[in-house]
Amino acid sequence: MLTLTRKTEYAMIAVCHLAHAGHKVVSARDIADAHGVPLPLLMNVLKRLNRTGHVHSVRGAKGGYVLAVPPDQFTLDGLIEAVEGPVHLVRCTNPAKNARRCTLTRPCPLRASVRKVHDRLRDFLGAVTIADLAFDDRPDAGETPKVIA
Amino acid sequence: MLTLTRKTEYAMIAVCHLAHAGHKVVSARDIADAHGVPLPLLMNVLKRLNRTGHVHSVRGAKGGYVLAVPPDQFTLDGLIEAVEGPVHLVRCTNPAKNARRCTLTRPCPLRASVRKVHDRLRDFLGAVTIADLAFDDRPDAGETPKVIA
DNA sequence: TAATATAGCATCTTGGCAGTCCTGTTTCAA
DNA sequence: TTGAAACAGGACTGCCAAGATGCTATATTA
Repeated sequence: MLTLTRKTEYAMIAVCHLAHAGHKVVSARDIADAHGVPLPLLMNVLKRLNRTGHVHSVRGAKGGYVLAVPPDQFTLDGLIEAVEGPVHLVRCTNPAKNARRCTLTRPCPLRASVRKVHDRLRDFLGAVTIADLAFDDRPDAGETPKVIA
Repeated sequence: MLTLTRKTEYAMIAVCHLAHAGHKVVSARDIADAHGVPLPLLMNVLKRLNRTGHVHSVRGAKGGYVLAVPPDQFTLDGLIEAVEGPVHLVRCTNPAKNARRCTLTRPCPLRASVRKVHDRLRDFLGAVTIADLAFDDRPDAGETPKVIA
């Protein structure tokens, strides 16, 4: 548990594929074929990423997608937020009005410390970039994201 | 959405309560009353934590629970694993036989780098202890867990 | 104009979380 | 000895979000 959804998995694959493609337009079908991802689901994800401005879309025949954000400025946190919505370690860090307010003890003895853990988690996810994921063969890629208190 | 389940929330509350209680036996009802947590759910969680050896149970009237692991050696990762099962950022890090094997590209271009992120996440969760959560008023509590590449 | 490819919904299914309940066992205290 | 308190270990159900599919519209190319 504490697992990313499949949509995010598909998004990671797609975005990394686009990162490798550079400025070339790549269709959803090409990405799906290249990685064995179900095309309709991949398209759902790419449509979302287009709406959030993380990729540009080119419609029509010979159309497809291009990364709209440089891979080294495209964070994992941003990707998750685009596809799943904002990360919230626990409900009480979610300010959305539909999120049931924490009815537990007031003042909640955990609130402050959990909040810190939550912030640290987001810092962590914000330090991981698509470039880290896509170009793992770089010297020490994946070792770069540091989270220091 | 990369969110802890309520069971884990309840477990955090219970375990922190027990941490404050020291070696005193505290009943599930007392904890539930103290924090407004639904008793049956809290009991489910405590039963689990007892089976995993994180708390000791005392049966019978005047019975209850005592922390079985020192708070500063009781990690958030351990708590989550006890209540929800092991943390797996993506499915392909889950070796369980019932976990569908990743049928995506072989060799998966993301596997290595995602694995690193996953390991880093677990290191992070393993560095947060119940003591950090329960005794937030300690000097710089919550600031302690450092995750450095 | 036909084929290709994205846009935007709408819909359906399913698995797991959340919650409830029941029965049994242990211990204390009257 | 008996009743109450409290934990043990399940089974069971409802519900919601994730997961997946489908349809129609629009844009572009050849």
